[in-house]
Amino acid sequence: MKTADPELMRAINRFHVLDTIRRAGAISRVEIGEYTQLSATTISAITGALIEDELITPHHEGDLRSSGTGRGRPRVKLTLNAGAARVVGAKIATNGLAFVVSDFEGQPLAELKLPLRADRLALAVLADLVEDGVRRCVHDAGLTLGEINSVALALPGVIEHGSGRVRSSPIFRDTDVQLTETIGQRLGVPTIAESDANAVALGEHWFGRARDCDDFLVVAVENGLGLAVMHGGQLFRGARELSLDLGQMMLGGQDGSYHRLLDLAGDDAILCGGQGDIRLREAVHLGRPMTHVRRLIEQGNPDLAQAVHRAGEALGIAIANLVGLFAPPRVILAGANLALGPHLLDPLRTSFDRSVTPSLREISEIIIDEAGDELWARGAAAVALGELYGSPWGSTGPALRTMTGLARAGE
Amino acid sequence: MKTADPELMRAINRFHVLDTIRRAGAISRVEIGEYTQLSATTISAITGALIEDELITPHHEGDLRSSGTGRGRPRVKLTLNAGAARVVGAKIATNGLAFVVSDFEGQPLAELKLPLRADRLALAVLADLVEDGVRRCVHDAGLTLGEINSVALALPGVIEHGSGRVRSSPIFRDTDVQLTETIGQRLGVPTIAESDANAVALGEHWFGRARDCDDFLVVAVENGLGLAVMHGGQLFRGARELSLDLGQMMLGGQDGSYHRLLDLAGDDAILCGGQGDIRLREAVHLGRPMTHVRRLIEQGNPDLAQAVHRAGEALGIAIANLVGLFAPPRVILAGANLALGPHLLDPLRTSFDRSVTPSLREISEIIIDEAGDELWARGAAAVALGELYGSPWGSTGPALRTMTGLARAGE
DNA sequence: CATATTTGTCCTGATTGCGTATTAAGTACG
DNA sequence: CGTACTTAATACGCAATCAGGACAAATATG
Repeated sequence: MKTADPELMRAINRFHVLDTIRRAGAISRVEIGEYTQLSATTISAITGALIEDELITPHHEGDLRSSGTGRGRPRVKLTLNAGAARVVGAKIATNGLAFVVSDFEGQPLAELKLPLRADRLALAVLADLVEDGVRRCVHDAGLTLGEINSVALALPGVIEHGSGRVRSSPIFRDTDVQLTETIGQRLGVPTIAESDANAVALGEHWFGRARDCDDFLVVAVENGLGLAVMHGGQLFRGARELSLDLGQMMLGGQDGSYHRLLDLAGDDAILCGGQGDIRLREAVHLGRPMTHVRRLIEQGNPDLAQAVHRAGEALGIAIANLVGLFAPPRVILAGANLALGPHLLDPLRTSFDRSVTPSLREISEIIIDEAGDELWARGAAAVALGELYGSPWGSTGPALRTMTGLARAGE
Repeated sequence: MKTADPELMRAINRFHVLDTIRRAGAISRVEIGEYTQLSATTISAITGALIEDELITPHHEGDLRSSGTGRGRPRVKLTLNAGAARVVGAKIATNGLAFVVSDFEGQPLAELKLPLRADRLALAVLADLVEDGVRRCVHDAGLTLGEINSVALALPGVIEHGSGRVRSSPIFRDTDVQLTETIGQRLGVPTIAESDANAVALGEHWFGRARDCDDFLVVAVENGLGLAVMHGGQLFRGARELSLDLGQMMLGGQDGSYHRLLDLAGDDAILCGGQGDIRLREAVHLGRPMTHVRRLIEQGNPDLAQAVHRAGEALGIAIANLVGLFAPPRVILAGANLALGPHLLDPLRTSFDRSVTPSLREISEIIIDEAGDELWARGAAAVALGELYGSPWGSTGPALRTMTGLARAGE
């Protein structure tokens, strides 16, 4: 149980103010007050401290002469100081790695994609790859590792956010991998881990299709089936800070036939229908199997068509189940497997409509987001920034100290 | 977004202290400090205020001469002042109503059961029944309605806790029923609504099988299939303060056969196997159908046996799905349908074991709790008390004011 | 140029929490 | 039986928070 003290109170309000500025881009103190319901004097104190720490910057320039009403003292807009910190977000997937170096606002400074097959690796191998990618991407941004405040890794599977342990993941051959410790040591930069679904959820919330929405679900459909629950603007994490996993959901009827969702809608389930095709195996190796599957389907491959159809149906049911559980206003589908297009989505929608409780069908809108790996990596970067912002709920306590330390260093 | 001010801080700490005292029964200030990590002086201030408000009572009697070490000034135990408030908890189910009048500690002062068939009623009819039951139970406790601080109603279905609206429920013929408004008006007492699953979850947490556990799931198996998620000691409520519902979960395989869990494991699904039996219909009418179903099965009724077997299997899968999603350390099964005994539970366990992810099988323990309606009603009372305790997270803001008002009145 | 108007800051007051010193209330021992 | 010791609870001082009101700043308008 969390106990409240003045420090926590300040952390909460400071976070709210910072988050409001981030969302708005450029905003005056009074407007912050309108959003946060904090008193003008409190805003002034907090923004003063933030300016002092060089996390935000005032713009009293005559940028906006025509400030609407025009009467009175013009409002001084505040913006995040983009240079206050730099983080790296990395998306680790079986079909490749994606990196983003991003500034304090979350804007990308450099991006890097390494398409390669990262399947069931040993920890050391992946650590090498990730280390190399991070270093290269940081270099591309014209920075050095010493200027990076934090690194966040997003990968599929069951991730323990607090400790940085990877319980299980299609990425690793082993279970219970101490990921952040290993990579953090190599880089010499604080490193955190997060499930890819949670990362993309934060990405959608900061930059994507959920900027206006604090309650939504994200279903990540690619190597493994991830789930993220955003609830009141915060990621819902399981009992032990565990990320949620959808792949283990069982769909199966009375006749003794049970099937895990992963076995119906996972990559393997889809691909096994086209094992004979050599070029498909090539495409798998190149990390873009689903676009090729789509082509094969459109060329009339019945096995693949059926497998994808089944996958779509199963996903539709699973999503309907989630909607029945959480009644979220929005459900966002993301992931490489959306490249299957209508072959996956049409049966998905059909079975969703058939499965969902009628009263919830209108409440929850389903959004397909074919955003690429960049958004995921940016989401990972947002995870890192969120900790840096001093999120009072983020279980990792030291983040705040990290930031103040950072601010001190800036003085 | 919630903004932090000193008032909230105090509310949080006050709640923690109060809750710690409730859990411990009798506890000294230092021990409270050990549990809550609050400083001794803060504890003293808060307990001072609580004593002032007559919510707790110090016991400097020589009750415990033999206080172990014995050295030094003896600790003064603090206990809840049982008479500080009285609430009514009501469980509304299709097979009957159950009421509890409880004191500030949650101990029952009077109980009342009204076994009757409350199926698809009109609001006015149910309101009459509930009003009557509350009045009678309050009378049995030697109290008058004016001495009741709050009433909490627990019923199956999808309940909007904040507004007290019942979105849908097997109790009501209509949807979107304004329950608390109606009953609150009749009684002239603040009234809140909660899903039965949430109520029994709180009951388990306060009095039952989860007193030592802040993260667990409750699956309520009786008229409708309810779900409660306790997370970090708080009930997880859906996007719009909606309660979770399990009955809509779809289980269905590839062959185009889809079945809602409710259609496999709900009351109707089980009972339709024995429609021919007159005495069963009688038992249904009497509100105890499942004990009779069990008897019929043990007398060799194959239809019912198969229906119950199917229900158990389906529930096992559903619970495995939940475990896969939330990875809770504990899952508690509760509800009248547990009276089916091994006929339901054996297939349930079998299919759970088969369906759950192997790595989670040892992490989550499943507990069968055959506690009766009393626990549910007491859980509802606990819901009311929780609001009265000034739960800072309880979305219903006025509760705290209610309590201070109450305390003032006591002066 | 003076006035009106709005913004942002400074000052005071109330409340909170924590840390240290002090009082209170017992036991242990000579 | 009285003194020393030990622990519990409280009183006081300090720092930090937020809220409300007065005041300074900066611009538009007459």
